[in-house]
Amino acid sequence: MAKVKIIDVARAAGVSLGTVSNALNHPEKVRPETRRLIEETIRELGYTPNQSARMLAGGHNNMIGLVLPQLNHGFCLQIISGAQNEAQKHGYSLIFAVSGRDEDLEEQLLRHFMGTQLAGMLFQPIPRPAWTPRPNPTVPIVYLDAEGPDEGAFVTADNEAQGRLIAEHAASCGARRVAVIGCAHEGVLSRRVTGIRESLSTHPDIELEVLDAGEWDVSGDGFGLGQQLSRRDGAERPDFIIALSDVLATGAIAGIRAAGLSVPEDIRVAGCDGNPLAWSGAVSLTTCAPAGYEMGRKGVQLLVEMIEAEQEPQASHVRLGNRVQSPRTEDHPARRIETVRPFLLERASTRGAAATTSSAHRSPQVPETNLGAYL
Amino acid sequence: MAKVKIIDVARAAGVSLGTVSNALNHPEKVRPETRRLIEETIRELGYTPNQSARMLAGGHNNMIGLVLPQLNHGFCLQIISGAQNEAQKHGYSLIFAVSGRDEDLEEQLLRHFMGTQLAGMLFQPIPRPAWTPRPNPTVPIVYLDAEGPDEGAFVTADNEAQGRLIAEHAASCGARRVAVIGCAHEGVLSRRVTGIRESLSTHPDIELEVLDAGEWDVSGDGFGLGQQLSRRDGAERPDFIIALSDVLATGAIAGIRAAGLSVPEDIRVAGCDGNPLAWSGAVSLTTCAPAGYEMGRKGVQLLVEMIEAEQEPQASHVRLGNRVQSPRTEDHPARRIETVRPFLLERASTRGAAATTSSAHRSPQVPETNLGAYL
DNA sequence: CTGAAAGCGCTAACAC
DNA sequence: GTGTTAGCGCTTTCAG
Repeated sequence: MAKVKIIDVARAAGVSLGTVSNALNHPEKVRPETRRLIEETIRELGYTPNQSARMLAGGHNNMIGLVLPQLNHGFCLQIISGAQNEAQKHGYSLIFAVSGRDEDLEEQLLRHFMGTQLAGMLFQPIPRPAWTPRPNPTVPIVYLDAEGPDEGAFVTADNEAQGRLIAEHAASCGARRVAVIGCAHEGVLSRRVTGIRESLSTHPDIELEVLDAGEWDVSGDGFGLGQQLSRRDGAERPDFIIALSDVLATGAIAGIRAAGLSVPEDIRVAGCDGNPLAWSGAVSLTTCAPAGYEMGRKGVQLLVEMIEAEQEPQASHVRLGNRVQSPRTEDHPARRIETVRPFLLERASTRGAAATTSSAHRSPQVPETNLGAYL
Repeated sequence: MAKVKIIDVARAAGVSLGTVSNALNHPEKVRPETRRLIEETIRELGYTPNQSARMLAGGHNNMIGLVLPQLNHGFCLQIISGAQNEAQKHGYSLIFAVSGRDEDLEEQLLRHFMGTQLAGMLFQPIPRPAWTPRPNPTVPIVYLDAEGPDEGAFVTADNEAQGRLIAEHAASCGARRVAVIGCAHEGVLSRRVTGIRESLSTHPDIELEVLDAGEWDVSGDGFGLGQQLSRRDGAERPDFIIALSDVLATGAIAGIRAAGLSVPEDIRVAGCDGNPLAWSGAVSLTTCAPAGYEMGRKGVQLLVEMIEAEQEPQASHVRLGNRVQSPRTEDHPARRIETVRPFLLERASTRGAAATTSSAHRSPQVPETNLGAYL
């Protein structure tokens, strides 16, 4: 019951406290024989080092913390898996927490992780209008799927590329009139629109119409817009709808069907953000997913760089004695951004005779039949 | 850059260190006015309490740790969500880690969590032949989906009930020849088989055949078995396949279709473990989910009881002075087990004319069209 | 209510 | 190589 501590191990093994500590943290400094004895004793006594004390005393830690807004949305699971694998490759382990879109919880988790002195943190903030990175992090932080004006390290989805990819898919499906629905003026979404415009500008034969309406997370808005577009006269009616979010797309499909048309026969529909939770509609949805796995992976890479950059200068402080100078400004560029490229998930909502030509676009490593394989 | 600590806050606010500490941990002991001043100062300075120091000094912690073997399988996600919600209800937050079926990592994570002094832990061990709970945990632990002979607290799935439920469903679908695929001799899976046998023994008119083959997590194995069974002669061919895992079931469906038969028309197929990640196949899968959500929820309930039981006696030690006695043996029954009942998810892979009668079995709280709702 | 002082268990110097 | 010692930042006594 009484917790066994390092001194107990030392006494039981007949060595001194410092030796046990060394055996744990600098095994090379201890005679193999002694080390084995100590290890044996540790096992017998069931000793578990107190991490708090360890960190407090200046020890190091191979833990990377990851805070996500949710687990059941977007590419969270892929992020985790990418981060986990990359972390392991560098000798770190991952622990994580979900803020559940609760800003207080998010704050609390962040403070806990930072206070708990892990090596670094990956943090995907809850989407909010005016988000900014933390001013003075006590550990290196990499922000995922977010972007700040100030200094910091960010890994973001390439939203323009998402738009381009979907637009090109529309073109290759033989679309003549493309309608874009969703708040086209809003931050991230507007980049998707830019990508769409850019891509379709090389197809002068395709008419593009941008309806700047519909909240990205309200499928009812998509329903209304889908219905509305379906009721237009033949020549005015789009044959391809790009929704700026998958939720909107799912709504639009329902709206089109409610109006008596069918998808993809009358109108093709595509989403734009690879949100698995919007995929359960009647028609499986073509969309364009940011590579969550890549995001996690790159996040950890960035983070590890930062962690190691932070350790270097400290070491030199000690060694150089009084000739201390801080090269921090060079190690720590004010702002680092990594972009992650998306890939196309072609499914029934845009499939048709004309679509077969584009099947080469489909990403081979993402079998649509098994979401599990791509987590 | 230099980390701001409690003494900095105290000086900036013009109070003493102890007062800041009190404002943080026992707000009621500090004059509201002073408290506000301190809070303000904390915000300005961006002070983050050092959790390590805090814990070391005997502080408490509202964190519950959860270690899972994987994230992309079984009911992990539901466990998390159940645990998260229940934890929040009791004022705890959840942090978790995935061992990735790597026993060393699992051990490391456990040690970290225990060493980090969180309030308690939920732990779903990597399935292994002869698993036993940790001998001397330094924090309360509840084991999930595992069971030990010795003392400890466990929440387990009722695997026999899962088997029974699926078998009964098969019977109510009018099955005549039922084939079971999967490693029927393996631990947990064998219980499912027991349940199936038990249930079908009351239906002497139904033939049961158990093919003890196919890894539970290899959909290719299911494919092969599905194909193989499809090629049998009419009388030998089963009309209902129960796969001991959903992944296997999904593979089997693909195999059956590859062999030119259709599901559910020619052969009905059901899974057995409610694995959402196996549900994206061409035909939606009937399965029997252990209530992962319940498991997470009950786990946290148990854990919270244990945490609080552990705090009580300590408090009385202090108050009773020398009349110390340890009622631990009564608070801490050697072994506690909670069982979680499964429910049937009836979907297209077993649906047919005859199946409508059983639709009452379908769990109303789990809409099949929106996986998100039940994560 | 406030301030001073005693550790919590450990690591990383430092002498031996 | 080994043993000794000074804190790490905080909470919690205990006197004012």
